[in-house]
Amino acid sequence: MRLSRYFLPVLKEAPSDAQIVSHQLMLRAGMIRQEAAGIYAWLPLGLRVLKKIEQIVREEMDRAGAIELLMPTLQLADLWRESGRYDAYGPEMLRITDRHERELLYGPTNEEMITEIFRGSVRSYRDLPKNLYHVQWKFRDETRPRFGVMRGREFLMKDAYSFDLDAEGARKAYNRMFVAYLNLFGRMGLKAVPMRADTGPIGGDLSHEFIVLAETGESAVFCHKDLVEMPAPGPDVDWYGDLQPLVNKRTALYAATEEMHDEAAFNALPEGDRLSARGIEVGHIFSFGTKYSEPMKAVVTGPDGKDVPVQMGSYGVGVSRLLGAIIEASHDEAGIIWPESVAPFHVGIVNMRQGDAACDAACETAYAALKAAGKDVLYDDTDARGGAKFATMDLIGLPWQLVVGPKGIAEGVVEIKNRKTGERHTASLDSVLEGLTESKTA
RNA sequence: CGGAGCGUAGCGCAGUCUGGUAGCGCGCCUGGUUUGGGACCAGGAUGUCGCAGGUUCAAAUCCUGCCGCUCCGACCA
Repeated sequence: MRLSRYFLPVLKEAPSDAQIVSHQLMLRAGMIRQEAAGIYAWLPLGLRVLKKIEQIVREEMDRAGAIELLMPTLQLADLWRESGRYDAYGPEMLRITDRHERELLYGPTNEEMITEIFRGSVRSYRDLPKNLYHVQWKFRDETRPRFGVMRGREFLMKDAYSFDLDAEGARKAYNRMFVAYLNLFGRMGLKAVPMRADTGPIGGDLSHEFIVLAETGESAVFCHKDLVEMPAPGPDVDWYGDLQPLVNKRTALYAATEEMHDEAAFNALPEGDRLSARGIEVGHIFSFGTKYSEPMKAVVTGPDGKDVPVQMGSYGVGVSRLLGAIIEASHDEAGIIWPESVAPFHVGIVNMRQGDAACDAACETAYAALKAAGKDVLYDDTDARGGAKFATMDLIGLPWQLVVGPKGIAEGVVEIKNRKTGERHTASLDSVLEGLTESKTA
């Protein structure tokens, strides 16, 4: 993408409404624009990152055996009356009436609808297990939206729903999501710690929140410090085998959110192992048995010929919130530092002297070569000064900056800078391009 | 929803107390000089001062109502 043709409205100063660094940086980097309290338009740069995150989530869901579909944002009130949640959910649910005076709601979550879809098509235990998910916009009419996309009213969520014949199957489904979540957050460069959590209005008795530690986190959390650095299991696990040991390795160590915190158990840890911090909830998984399948009559015929309500679980990832969480975890004074896996562009080309024939030619060569190699590249072909160009590149946090200037060109070299480490090297354009096109696209 | 605060140019702000017809920095436009980490000079454009009433000769400024946004708390992916 040529910057001169792109839409990247960067700001030098942060709007005063933005309080936390991720919100400020998203506004300054031209990623989002606020339209109302807790409601944001996604500008081109922000949308690129959103889609990359969404895609990682999708790939890890698919790997763990979940199947994607797409449910609508609007739902009929009657569906929620079946589970009893239409009245129970309260004012956080945005209720709408159509021209026929039919009561609708803008979905805050989809347990009812997926249960309705499931019961309409599945009759036999032979069709189990199943895990269906979608990535869709949700609306929760928060009393107090804040911190930009971290607590918006409209937000993008991945929600998966598992269906099993019995408790043992449900536990396996839960474990698959547990491991998938470790992997998916790991791929985004996040250290997300699973913690015992309250189940809230979703219900059920088994639940973990995945928490990214950050000073600006909304919840107080307590855990064993070893959990923070524990690496993700990776993709090569036996998804339909026994994942319990992998899960146990994490759940054996103390980790709880404020609501589930057990001061005595925490204090039993050696003092050096205790970590008391603040965290951002980026995922939440639940196993809730027959809470929905029973009242909504989602039953399958078991091997014994008798109908039983299916065992269910639900698994959410706050996709739009992850942008904020990643920035909170990865930035410096100059701006965002994107992990390569979610960066909006892999490399930015900085033409120090737009209009200089040699510089322009070298940049065009680099631009074409990188695009041909399948790299997302942002070419700053504007006539802004070098300093301003560097500031923009640093702000939007691209992993690599390829600097082409007249001094270097005269000596036959260009500069390549790593945003994260700040390291700069000069080398011939060819060898720099070779390095960039070979480098891993995590 | 309880408490607090803020709405003036694209962004950051001053002006409001003490009423006199709107300003600063950045950004933007034009021309020129520049050019290796947010340049300089000269010129220029941009506002229903959140909205609606009221008081007054006169309202960004005072009064009333409404709307929007933010922060603390309670609640939540």
